[in-house]
Amino acid sequence: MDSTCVDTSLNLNLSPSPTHMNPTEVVLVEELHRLSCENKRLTETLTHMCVSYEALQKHLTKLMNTSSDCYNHHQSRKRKAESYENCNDEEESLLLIKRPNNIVHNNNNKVSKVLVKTDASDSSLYVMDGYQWRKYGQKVTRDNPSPRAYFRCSFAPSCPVKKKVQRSVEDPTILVATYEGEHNHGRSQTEISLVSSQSHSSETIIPLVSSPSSRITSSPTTLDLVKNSISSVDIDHNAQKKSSSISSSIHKFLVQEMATSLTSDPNFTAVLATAISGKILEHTSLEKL
DNA sequence: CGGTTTTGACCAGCGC
DNA sequence: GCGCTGGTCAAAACCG
Repeated sequence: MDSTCVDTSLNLNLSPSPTHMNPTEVVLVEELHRLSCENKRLTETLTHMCVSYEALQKHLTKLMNTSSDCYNHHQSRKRKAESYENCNDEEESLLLIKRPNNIVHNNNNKVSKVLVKTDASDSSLYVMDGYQWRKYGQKVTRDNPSPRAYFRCSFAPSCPVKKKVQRSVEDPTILVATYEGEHNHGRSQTEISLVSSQSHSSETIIPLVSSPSSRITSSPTTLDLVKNSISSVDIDHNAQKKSSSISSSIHKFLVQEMATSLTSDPNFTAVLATAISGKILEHTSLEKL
């Protein structure tokens, strides 16, 4: 969002001629002045929110750069990468607080991690992230009693993206999903519509949700339903895409928040109604001429 | 019947 | 070289 992109001016064309006004018109003009001032105040508030948004965006970019540097340091060899996954839960916990959506990216190797809060009774290893996945293996690893599931993206046969899902050692209700590679396709229309139609989740720690415990088979297989609009970011894209995708989602979120706060304001609603009715009356009178 | 899941077997990397 | 481990394969089972 450009900080100056929203023009909230209602352009009420306040040009009364005071000498020819009756008391009713005077009241209306005063009301218009009041609404105009209100409009100005709202514009300033919006500008302030845009500035705050940009500051937050810069802070986010800075944090992402710091974390990716740290991760790259551990990626020299395959096994070492694996040991990093399993031995840095403390660091993961920190990232869980620091990063939006608990997504941990390795920009160079296109590896990202997502932590998903599940119900204690839910023993499935399915993570809903907006893509279709086909499970191709499951293993019990040495340092974690819960099995690790291996998935491939099944939306496109040529898609190289893989996903590993395993429960956290410390908190079995948390699923750790590790994504490798980059999708060479978009989401299906169904998925897009599902994702975009979801409302904000009340989940405070983990924004994503796991699938129901019951097995999900047949087409669409694990059709993933993302519950949180911020979580609809494409977690498997490269650094630039990730950054812009997250920014885009935050953008949408902020716009939605602004819209909500503005429309919930009775004054704003009154201003809007007045402006619209004024325009309609103006249009009607022009048609009569 | 087509697609997915399950699961044991196999392969390759790594440390000793 | 050998054993351990994680990752992948593939046949059978399962499901709508």
